[in-house]
Amino acid sequence: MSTPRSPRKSRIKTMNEGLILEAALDLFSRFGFRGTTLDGIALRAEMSKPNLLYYFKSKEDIYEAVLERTLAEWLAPLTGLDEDGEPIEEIRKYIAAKIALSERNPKASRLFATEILQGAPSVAGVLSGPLKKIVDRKARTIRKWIADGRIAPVDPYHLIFMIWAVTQHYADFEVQIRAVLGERALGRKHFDAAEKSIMTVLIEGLRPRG
Amino acid sequence: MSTPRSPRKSRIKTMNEGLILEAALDLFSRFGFRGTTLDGIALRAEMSKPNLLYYFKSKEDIYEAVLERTLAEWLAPLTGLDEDGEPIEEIRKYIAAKIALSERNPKASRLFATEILQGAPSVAGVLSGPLKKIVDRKARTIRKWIADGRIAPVDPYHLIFMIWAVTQHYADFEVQIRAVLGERALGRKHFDAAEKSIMTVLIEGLRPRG
DNA sequence: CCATAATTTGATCAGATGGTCAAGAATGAG
DNA sequence: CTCATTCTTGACCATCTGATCAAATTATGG
Repeated sequence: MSTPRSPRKSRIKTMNEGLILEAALDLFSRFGFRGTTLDGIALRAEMSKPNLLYYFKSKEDIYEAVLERTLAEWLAPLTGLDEDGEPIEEIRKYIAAKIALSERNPKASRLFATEILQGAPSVAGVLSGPLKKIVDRKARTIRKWIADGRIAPVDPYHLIFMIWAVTQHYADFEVQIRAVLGERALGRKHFDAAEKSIMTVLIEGLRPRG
Repeated sequence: MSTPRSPRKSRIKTMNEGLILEAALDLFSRFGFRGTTLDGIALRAEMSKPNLLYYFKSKEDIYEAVLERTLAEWLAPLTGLDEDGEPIEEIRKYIAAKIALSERNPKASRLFATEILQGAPSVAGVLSGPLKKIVDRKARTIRKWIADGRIAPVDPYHLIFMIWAVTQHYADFEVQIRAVLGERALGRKHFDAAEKSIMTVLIEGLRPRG
C-alpha cells in the first residue's frame, strides 16, 4: 500500500492545499455550497480542476475542510469568558475579541453565515453539540453574576445572541454598512467607532441597577 | 398588438405568480441566487418549468420580483421613527416592529441576508440610494435627541446597525439559536424573551446618563 | 357553442458542472 | 544519474441547468 511512512506533508502539498482552501473560502463565503463551482475555485487557485480533486476528493470535502479550518478559531473567544473575572470587564473583553475577529477574518464570518442560512447541513452537529455545551456553561456563569447582583438581570442566552449579532453584523453585512456610510471600504476607524458604540450601549445596559 | 385593454390580471395569473414567488422566496432565501435552480422552484410551486418561464421571462426576473416584493415591507419600520415622539419610546417601538417582522417573515430577512452576503448585486442601488437617504435622515433625528440630552451619546449610525443586527439575528440565524436552545422551533415565547432581553439592555444603555 | 386568447407542458438544446482517467512532467532519495 | 513517487492536466463523460418552441389543453366573452 501507499501509506506514507513519513506523515510529513511535502512543501508542494502544503502550499497547494493552502491555496485551494483560501480560494474556496473566498467563494463559499459569498455563494454558499451550491452556488460555488469547482471551476470557480480552480480559477481562483490558479490550478486545473483535476488538480483540485487530486488534493481533495470532492467539492464537499473542500467545503468541510474550509469549515473545519475556521470553526475552532471562530468559537474560541467564548471559552475565554472567565467566571472569576470582573463581569463587566469579561464581557467587554469578549465583545472586543469578537469584533477583532470580524475585522481580521470577515470571510470566515460570512462562511458561517451562509452555512447557517442554508440550514447548517454540515455543522448542525457542532451547533447542538460542542457549541451548545459551551454556551450552556457560560450561561450558568452569567446567571451567577446576575444572582450576585454584579450585572443587570438579563436572559444569559439572549445576551450571548445579542453579542454575536452585533459583532458579526459588521462582517456579514459589510456591503450594506459601506453603502449606508458612503464608504469604499470599512477601515479601522469604522471598527473603532462600532466597538465604542457597542460598548457604550451594551455595557451601560448591563450595569447593575442601583 | 396584445396589449390587454383591461389591465386586470386573470385569477389564474394572480394565483400562479403568487405560488411562484412563494416557492422562489423559500429557495432563494436559503441558497441565494446561484444556488437556486428553476427546477427546484418549479417542483415547489408544483408546475412545469416552461410554465414558470411563461409568467417570468428568466430566473433573474423571478429573483428581482421576490426581492422587490419584500423590500418595501422590510424597510418600512424605520420610516416610523418619529422625531417629535419620546425618544426612548420611539426606539422601543422600532425594535418591537423589527422583531415582529423577523418573527412573521423570517424568510424575507434571510433573502436579504443572502443577497447582502453575495455582495448585493441586485439591491446595491437601493442600499446606497433610498436606504442611505432614510438612514441619514433618522441619524439626524437621533443626533438631535442626543444634543437635547434625551438619550445617551452614541453614534447614530452604529446604533441603527446594532438594532438591525440584534433584531434580524433571530430570523437569519434561527437554526443556530434553535440548536443552542435545544428547541425544535422558535415560538412566541422565544421571541418574547428575545424582545425583553434586547429592550432591557439596549433601552437601559440608551438612557441619558445622570 | 364558437372563436379567440390564455395557459400548460413534452421535447429539445447549448452550455455549465462535478467528477474520472490516462498520460505526461516535475521532484527527490539513493 | 535513475527511477519510483508525487504532481499536473487535456480530454472526456453523465448529469444538471437555464431557456426555447411548437403543439396541446383550458378558460372566457359573445
